[in-house]
Amino acid sequence: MSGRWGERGPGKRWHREFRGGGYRITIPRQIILQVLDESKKHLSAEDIFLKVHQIYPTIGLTTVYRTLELLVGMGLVFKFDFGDGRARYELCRGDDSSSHHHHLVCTNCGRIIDYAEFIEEELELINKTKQELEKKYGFEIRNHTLQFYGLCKRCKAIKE
Amino acid sequence: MSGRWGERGPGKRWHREFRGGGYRITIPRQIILQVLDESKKHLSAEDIFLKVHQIYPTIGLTTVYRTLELLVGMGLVFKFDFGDGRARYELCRGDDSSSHHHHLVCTNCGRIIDYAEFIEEELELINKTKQELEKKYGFEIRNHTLQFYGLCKRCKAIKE
DNA sequence: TTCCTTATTGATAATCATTTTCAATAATAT
DNA sequence: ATATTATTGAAAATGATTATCAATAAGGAA
Ligand SMILES: [Mn+2]
Ligand SMILES: [Mn+2]
Ligand SMILES: [Zn+2]
Ligand SMILES: [Zn+2]
Repeated sequence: MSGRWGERGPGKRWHREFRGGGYRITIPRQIILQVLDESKKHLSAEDIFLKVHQIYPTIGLTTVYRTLELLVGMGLVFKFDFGDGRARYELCRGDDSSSHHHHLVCTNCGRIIDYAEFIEEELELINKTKQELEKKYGFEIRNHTLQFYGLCKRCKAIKE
Repeated sequence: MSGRWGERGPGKRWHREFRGGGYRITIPRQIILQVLDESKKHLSAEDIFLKVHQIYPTIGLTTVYRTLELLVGMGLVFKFDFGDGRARYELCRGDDSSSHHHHLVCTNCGRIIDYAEFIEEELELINKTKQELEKKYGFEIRNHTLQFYGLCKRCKAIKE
């Protein structure tokens, strides 16, 4: 094991991206990526800061925000808004449909469920739509979000 | 014409909803709905406040926020986040597919384009997904958002 | 209408996630 | 090792949204 993630893993991928973009590979950036990689949840900047802080206490919250913005800009991290006033971040794990998923958001308690039902069909439609929109509006589409809002099982039960 | 919107129009619909929910029909609420109805854009709370202010200058920004929250909760208004740090609001114009649309967001300049390509097919897929998710997770789904992010024609050109 | 109850309002202050500033530090090329 | 400059972290600033609370007005009853 040479890097923080071993020979394979997410390391290699972004390593090149950083170098190509003229960005330096720093300890804060490595640790933030590590934390994102080890977590499957949808972390807020502060969630990430707290985990990062346990590994390397001198890293500041500002750096977490800056790094996340950088990673989002590079397309390595997704940024979501689930309506609770803080952004959520999730490592982008490649373009394979195995990691592609969307979200179900409970507007009452904030619970988030990842789902991947009908993803194949969805990707088909998304791609068709994407091509049409790129042709029609000259837009260069980079990514998309699809979210369902409603009441989770528990909250639905509470309200009868 | 008896009401602010005539006999038909959006008036009737929410009028019942308000009464049913025990909410009072006040001048600020009427004017905020009027402004939303007259605008086709995606207005921020402050945009709405400024328009409301021209019609009835004593209405405060706080009331605009509160009313919007109420309308969103009632399902009469959609609330969006396009990533520029402020929420955007749009009047919900019925369930007919003629008004159903989604958004293309330029991550560089913030331009928003409404689109409705392949909406029929999308609704089919959405409904199928919705049913499956409701069955599988016990979620009661109320609505959904689908957004594409990328570079608009102009921004793409600027970056060669 | 007039009176009562209480939902609603608006000015103000408070909150709090995210940005900005800027001097100190550390990553890379030579 | 040295020079260059991207990056960092502490602190202060920003800015959208929310909480407070006394004053007001909508809707029902009389
Ligand atoms: Mn997820
Ligand atoms: Mn729209
Ligand atoms: Zn819930
Ligand atoms: Zn643009």
